[in-house]
Amino acid sequence: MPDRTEDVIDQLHALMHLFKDRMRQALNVDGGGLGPTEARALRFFSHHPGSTQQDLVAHSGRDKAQITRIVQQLMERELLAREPDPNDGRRFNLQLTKKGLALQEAMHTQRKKLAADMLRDLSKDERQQLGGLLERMRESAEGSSTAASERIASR
Amino acid sequence: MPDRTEDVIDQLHALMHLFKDRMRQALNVDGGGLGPTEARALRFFSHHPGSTQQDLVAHSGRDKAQITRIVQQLMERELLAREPDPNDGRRFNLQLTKKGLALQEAMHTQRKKLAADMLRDLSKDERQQLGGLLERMRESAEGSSTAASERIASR
DNA sequence: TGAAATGGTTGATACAATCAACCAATATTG
DNA sequence: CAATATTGGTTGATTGTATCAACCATTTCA
Repeated sequence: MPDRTEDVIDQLHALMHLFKDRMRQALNVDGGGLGPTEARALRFFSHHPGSTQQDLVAHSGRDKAQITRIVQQLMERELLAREPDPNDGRRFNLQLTKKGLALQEAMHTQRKKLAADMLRDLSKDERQQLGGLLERMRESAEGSSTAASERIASR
Repeated sequence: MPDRTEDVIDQLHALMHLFKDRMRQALNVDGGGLGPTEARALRFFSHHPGSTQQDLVAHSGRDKAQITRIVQQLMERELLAREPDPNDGRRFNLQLTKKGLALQEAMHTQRKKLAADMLRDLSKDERQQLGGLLERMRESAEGSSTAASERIASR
């Protein structure tokens, strides 16, 4: 009897690469040349409007400096805007601009389309099943986090 | 009723990040400081002994030059060795050295351990199920490859 | 008030990845 | 067979992403 344990990981790998490739491809057309990191940052601030750079640092695990630069780029493109926090002179609260919102919306749609396409051969029940299994897998996997890898996966 | 379609993708993302993080972490201890790219290259030549660099280029989709450099590094560390192809003066056939095999074996074990750990809360049946679902997902996803993304996911 | 912590910026630097140009060997074709 | 194209591989230049360290301004805490 086959083990499957490793197969599962391989499948995950393969699937993610497929998805990433297509997403990147879609971004180049649809996302005005946003890199994947920028896209994720935009996504983050769209899900957590008014957050600070520091929040993204904590959430993504990337370096402060890098986040600063990404945010700068997004602001230069006028996809993101910031205003000083009235209560704390160090913080800046970030949120998407109109333009940013529109782009984010477009990317979200693309993302959904891609996801739907990859799942098109599974029945509704099977999707539910798959989602459930993956979720349980993730939960138990996260549970056993080693001290050094305490950062949150980037959604 | 919830859609789940996007959830599934998110779960995939999260899982891959978890796995990658831990694998990287494990590599730093166990893999003598191999980067993920080098580790994958080693893995490839262990699965396809006697292949050429070009084979890896085709399989991984990365740039020729980069592959050359990775292979060079692996050879400097004496994990990989090459000999000229007797039938074609351009080719070099590559295979792991003893040292390379040992390392690869150690990494393989780690990998299996990680995978097993992530799946520990699923029953045997559920693993089978999950594997099957993922495989079908991958197959149908690969089917609809767009012209520009014709490269093979890196296993 | 002085010391430490926090949010953010900047400069130097490392590294992976890609592109373009190139060499040597082989295949193709007229 | 000679000229040409293709293939496997290498090298140099360049870009993009990430990290580290030092730093400034503001806030918090002792």
